[in-house]
Amino acid sequence: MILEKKKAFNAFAAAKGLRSTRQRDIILDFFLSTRQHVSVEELYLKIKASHPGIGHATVYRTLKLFTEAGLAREILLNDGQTRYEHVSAGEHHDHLVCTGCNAIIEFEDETIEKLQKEIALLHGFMIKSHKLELYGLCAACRANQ
Amino acid sequence: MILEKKKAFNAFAAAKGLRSTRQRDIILDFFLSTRQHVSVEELYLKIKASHPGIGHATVYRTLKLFTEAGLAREILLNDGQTRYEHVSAGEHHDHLVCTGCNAIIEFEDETIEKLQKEIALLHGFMIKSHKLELYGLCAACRANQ
DNA sequence: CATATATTTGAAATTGAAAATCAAGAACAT
DNA sequence: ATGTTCTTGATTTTCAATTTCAAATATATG
Repeated sequence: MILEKKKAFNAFAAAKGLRSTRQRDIILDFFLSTRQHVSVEELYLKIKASHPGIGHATVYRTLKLFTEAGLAREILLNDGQTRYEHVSAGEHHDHLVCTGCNAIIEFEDETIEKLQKEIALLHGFMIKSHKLELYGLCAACRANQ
Repeated sequence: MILEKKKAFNAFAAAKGLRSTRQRDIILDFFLSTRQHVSVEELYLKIKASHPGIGHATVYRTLKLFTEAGLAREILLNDGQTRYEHVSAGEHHDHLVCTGCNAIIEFEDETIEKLQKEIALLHGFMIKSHKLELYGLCAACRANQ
């Protein structure tokens, strides 16, 4: 699966006439082996530990490339940090965000998606993307308070 | 209705031991007479035209106060600008955002709200707030492209 | 293989929104 | 009126993200 994604990115890069660089390979490896929802800073620090040479800007740039390539998706929560999550074959999911421990839980709901489409239709909108986030306390954090 | 909101803010200010200032009155007037979804900068510029003395920081601070007072709600869309919308008696609504002309259309959907609660329950979450935004092109912008 | 050219990188500077700082000014209780 | 405390606004700071640009690197070509 990781190999497939690497191939996908290489295909994208080739199609766009991008060069194959050591940095992009490294960043892709780290991104693919990381859990969902890494922030740029998080990923940058993780990479830096073993590859001190890699710069901030390159990580930012490269994550944008992954997004363009369809490997990653930008997640903007309410804390001003951009996160990136893995994209698997067009599926979309939404997020429960715990304001206590910052955990992010994914969910999908077909019915909600359908209702969204109806709402858009009603207003003559053509939806390109959407964002649904439920903020609150997860079970563990509720227990602790 | 505007009068009610002014009273509500005065009550809030009194309860919090805040002082009544010319600036807060002016900002409240402008906020109340403005359309939904003003960004801080927008409101600041509008006020500045007739009240050049009022500072950036005061507008930021005061809008946060309105939010605390329950008169306003912060809206964070994907463009990095904080907007404030009017709150009317606890009702909540979500947004269709046109990426063509930046129009923001409000909608409400009981069924979606209900489904959200079910999802939260399923995950043991206690929801404090939520955010649903549908990004796309409005009817007019679709026609123009 | 060498070389030319075009892309990519990374350090540093810049941007832009928001928050913090702090002296001067204003509100309020007395 | 006066002293205390809060508020303001110019400025600085912060922080994430982007831009800049010279140096480094990848690739095509001879």
